Amino acid sequence: MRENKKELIRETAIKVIAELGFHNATTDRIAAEAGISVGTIYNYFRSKEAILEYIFQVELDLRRNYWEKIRQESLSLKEELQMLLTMHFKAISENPALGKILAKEHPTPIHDGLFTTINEFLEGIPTYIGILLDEGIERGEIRPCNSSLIATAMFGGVSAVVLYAVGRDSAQERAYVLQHAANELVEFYFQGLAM
Amino acid sequence: MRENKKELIRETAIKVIAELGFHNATTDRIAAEAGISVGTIYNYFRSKEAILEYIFQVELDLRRNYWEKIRQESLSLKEELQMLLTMHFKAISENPALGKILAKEHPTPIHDGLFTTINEFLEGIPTYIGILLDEGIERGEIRPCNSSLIATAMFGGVSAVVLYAVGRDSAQERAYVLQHAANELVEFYFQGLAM
Amino acid sequence: MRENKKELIRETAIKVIAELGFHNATTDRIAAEAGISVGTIYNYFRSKEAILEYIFQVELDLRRNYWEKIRQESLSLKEELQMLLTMHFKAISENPALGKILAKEHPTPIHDGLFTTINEFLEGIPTYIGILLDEGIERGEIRPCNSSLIATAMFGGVSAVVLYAVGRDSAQERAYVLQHAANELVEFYFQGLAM
Amino acid sequence: MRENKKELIRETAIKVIAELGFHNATTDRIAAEAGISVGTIYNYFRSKEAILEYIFQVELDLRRNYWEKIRQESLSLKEELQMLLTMHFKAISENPALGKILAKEHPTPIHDGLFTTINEFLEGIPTYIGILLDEGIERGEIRPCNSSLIATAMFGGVSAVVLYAVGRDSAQERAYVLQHAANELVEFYFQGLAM
DNA sequence: AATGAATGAGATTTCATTCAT
DNA sequence: GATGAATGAAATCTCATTCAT
Repeated sequence: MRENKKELIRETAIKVIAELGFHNATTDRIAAEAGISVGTIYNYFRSKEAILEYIFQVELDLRRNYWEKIRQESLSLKEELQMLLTMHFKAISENPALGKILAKEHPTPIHDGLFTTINEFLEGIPTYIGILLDEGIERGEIRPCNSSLIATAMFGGVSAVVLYAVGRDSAQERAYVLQHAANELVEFYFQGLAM
Repeated sequence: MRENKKELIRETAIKVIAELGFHNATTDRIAAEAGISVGTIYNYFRSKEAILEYIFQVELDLRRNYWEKIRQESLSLKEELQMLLTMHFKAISENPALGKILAKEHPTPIHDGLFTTINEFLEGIPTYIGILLDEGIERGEIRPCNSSLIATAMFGGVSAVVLYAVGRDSAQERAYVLQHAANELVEFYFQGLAM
Repeated sequence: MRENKKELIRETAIKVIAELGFHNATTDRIAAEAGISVGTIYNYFRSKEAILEYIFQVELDLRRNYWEKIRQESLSLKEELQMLLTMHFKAISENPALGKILAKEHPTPIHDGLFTTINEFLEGIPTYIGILLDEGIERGEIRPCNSSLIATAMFGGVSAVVLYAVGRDSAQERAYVLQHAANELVEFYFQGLAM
Repeated sequence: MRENKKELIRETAIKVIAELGFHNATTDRIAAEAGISVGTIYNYFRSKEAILEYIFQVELDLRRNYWEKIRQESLSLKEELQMLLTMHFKAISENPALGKILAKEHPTPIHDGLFTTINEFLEGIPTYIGILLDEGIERGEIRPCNSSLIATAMFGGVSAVVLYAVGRDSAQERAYVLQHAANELVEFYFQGLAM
């Protein structure tokens, strides 16, 4: 029961925030679309910001778990990146609103300790990609490069493609772009890093 | 005189918005840091949003003019991209706050007709890059590819690198990253698109 | 059972209200500290205000009973006042939180019929003291005076001393002040009213 | 102009807070009765609490200035107390609402640094009276006593009398009580402290 | 053209109270 | 009797915008 409500709020917030942006997504609106009252939101979240943080937290955890899983399969760098990207695009494909948020809602924190999970997402993922790249370089799978920079560029490119895809009006086009994007990007990036 | 004030507001707004984010940057704060009064801002801008739009407008114009200039020099695709990127990173290097805004402040519009210039920037530049790519493909300089997608990824990668660079604490590191980023990225992207 | 729960709520509420003030003492907090649920509070009290009223009611009853008892002993005014004060300070000494509430939590009622018991306490006690004073005047034990005014001042003085005492940090100091305060005050007041 | 508005808010807040109590006195209500808008209040005060603090601050300053003035006249303790009380009751007589607030609105602070001025008032005045008493003892004007305790009781007594007076329904009765209270109390207290 | 006090709609958050289980 | 999730009215505070000076 408890988890159902929190989940309901998370899912509704994703829809509303994707549509209106975090700032214009009022708690009243989220509550209304979820069919609950404002007060209920605050039984599950400390603040409006905490909702956004939770949205990122859930996705960050999903990706981290997935990483740990494929990490144990001793794949090549290319295979690893391919799987990560495919997983990511598949998730976005199933929930485009989520993609919009992950790629776009990065509010500037004013007080410290605000939006820490979002920062973990925004910095943690490129850092992880950078580590993979370094390993690939060491194993001779790709040429030496400034791995932080390249990882950052790859992450930013993926986010932009996500926004591009979810911005398509037709669901079909959206799905099509996302389906092919993983391969196209991995090809592009890998050729760019070939020895 | 008129242009001086408007320019003063634009430059101050860049500083304040970069520091606090668009939403937390109040008109009072911008006025205070510019040494003028709120009322004066509204003599030059219709609204707070119009300031952000103007910031993007100025940068969009600068880049469009630059494009038209190098367009007439019949350069190779690689040379063109190299020059575009170098110009962009040089501008950010001289005004990191501006870079933060261009890469991060993309508010979701609620009413139509809001933030149109920002959209022009966010969609126009990838579109232009896509056209360059198509030409490069036609001229046999790069392999065939989904030019819209690749252009989007390139643009997103650049934005992410800009954010990465301006996020460095030391001015030296910032400058260093930006100086080398253009070459590193063009190399990465071009090799990725080689025949 | 029924009385045990009500008593538990009363005692816990005294602690919480003394610490946070009536307004900041939430029903959730009281319930949590009592180890029960909010709903249970409402099985024993009509409202949050009713808890505060009940706290005053209990103390008012205790004092009234005590009065009636010593009333039958035909004591001198001085002895009576001495006993009343000693009894009061002893109670506060045993439960300082209670003292803080009796001396400080006098919420302004908005609707009529709210906090009537608190008013009975705040007005009834000075009135009673005034009657005692009038009797003392009649019996020639003290000089004629504006008994209402003096009774009010005495009551206010006692409340202030209670707050002063319970505000001491160390329990020892608290006890010491309260132990001596009764005599010191009665001496002060009585000399002030001597013929 | 600026001071006029702040003064208007202070005076209106005194009326509204006296009537409803600090907690029930909403900023909306204060603004409405002052004929201004809520926003204006916040141009002059950081928070609702700051209004109450300011009310106490103004009165504290008035009294401190008065003290310093009569301090230089080398009066006897009795004369000093008489003048202090007379001044206080005269002020309350002219603005009964103010008296109610000074004697009653002592909210429990939750965060540190809240309501510091109110505490300065509540603790500073008794402390000052205590100093006067110590001097009187030294000069042989009154008998030795626990000066802190007696000062506290005197202050509390005065506050209670103020509340008693402003609680009278008719303005005449209010004025009458306050006019005679100073003398009656000083007589009472002084006789109580005679050698 | 510049000012900045005033505005007030609107946002977030709290919390006493209810009621189905 | 006990529970505690749900409620939603209400409160504080913010800030883009206006307009008389």
